[in-house]
Amino acid sequence: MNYDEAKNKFISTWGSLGTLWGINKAMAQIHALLLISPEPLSMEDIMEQLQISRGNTSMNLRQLMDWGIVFKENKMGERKEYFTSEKDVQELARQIAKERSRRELQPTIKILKDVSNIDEDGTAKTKELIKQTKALHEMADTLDTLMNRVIGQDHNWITKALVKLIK
Amino acid sequence: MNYDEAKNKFISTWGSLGTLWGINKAMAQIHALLLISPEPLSMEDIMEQLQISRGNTSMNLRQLMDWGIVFKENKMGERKEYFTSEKDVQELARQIAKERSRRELQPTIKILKDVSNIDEDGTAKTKELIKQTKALHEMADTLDTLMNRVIGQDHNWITKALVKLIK
DNA sequence: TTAATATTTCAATATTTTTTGAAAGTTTGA
DNA sequence: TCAAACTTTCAAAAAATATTGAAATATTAA
Repeated sequence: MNYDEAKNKFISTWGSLGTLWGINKAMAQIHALLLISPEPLSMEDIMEQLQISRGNTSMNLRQLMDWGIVFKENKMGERKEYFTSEKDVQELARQIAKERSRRELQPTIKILKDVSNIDEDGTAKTKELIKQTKALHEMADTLDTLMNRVIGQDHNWITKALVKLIK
Repeated sequence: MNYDEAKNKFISTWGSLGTLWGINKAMAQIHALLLISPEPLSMEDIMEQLQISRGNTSMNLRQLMDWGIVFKENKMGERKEYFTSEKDVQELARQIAKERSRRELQPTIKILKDVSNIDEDGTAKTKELIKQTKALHEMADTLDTLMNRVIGQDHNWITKALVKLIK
């Protein structure tokens, strides 16, 4: 496998994997491209390399910046904007975990809490609803804590210890 | 909030959350319904409660069974098939982690490994591609181990210790 | 202030994904 | 073996999502 093959394989794999962490194909591909690019890229560069439209590129770059994993960069004496991705994969994971917690997990936790707090009326169906949503609430809460703390900050130390412990 | 409101809220939340763990709305809603139902439900029951077609119900039940989180049950003297979900949320999480590892993480790890093994040709772009895909490979590998071991089996003990340690 | 360059927005379009429903298939009791 | 009860399949339709591209907006150098 040569460079170009490897590059394309990586970009398309990352692209289809995107849906997995909740982002669309173009967005994931732009991210992949920036992640392996030693130099910041302009919008033109990205459009050309991925064969996508200007509008698409613009919107998805914005979203990637909202996720906090892609940044604008300005080159001196140039009007054009350039973009880079977060290159440290630990930091990348941290940022993604943080955003997913905020966007998905926390709202869910809130709803589970509300639902599990309805009045117990003695019927089997109510008991079951309360029991299961309570269990899910507890689990989601644990997961949220883990995501925000373990992956959270002083990552490497804990992860390494954990992996050694378990592997 | 009364029972019906809570139930609907739970089902629709779980439904939209489905996309998050990689399954579609109907599938997630069927799962939610079964999870809080004290009794096994028939296909008719499900169709009626969720207002979805027979075909849709059939296909999605099959997929849930493929995921190993919904089971067929036969009532004596009845021809109809009934369905239940895995009720233990720990076991549910374990099963989902296992399947996601198998379906998504492991294939990705394989590709990252291949891509990161291309020949170093001394150019900056090749260096960067190798460096980043290696880092991702390592991280994906760690994540896979964690998913399969921590959530894996003797769950509660480790999780509790971990949470205590971190919280 | 203008004109050139660059970016964003968004309605229209294209693509992908999900859902339907009826026909085909399966199972079982008589 | 038949036919009733039930389930699965899959082509067509609907719905949801992503993408385009051109007009509108913004930015800057002269």
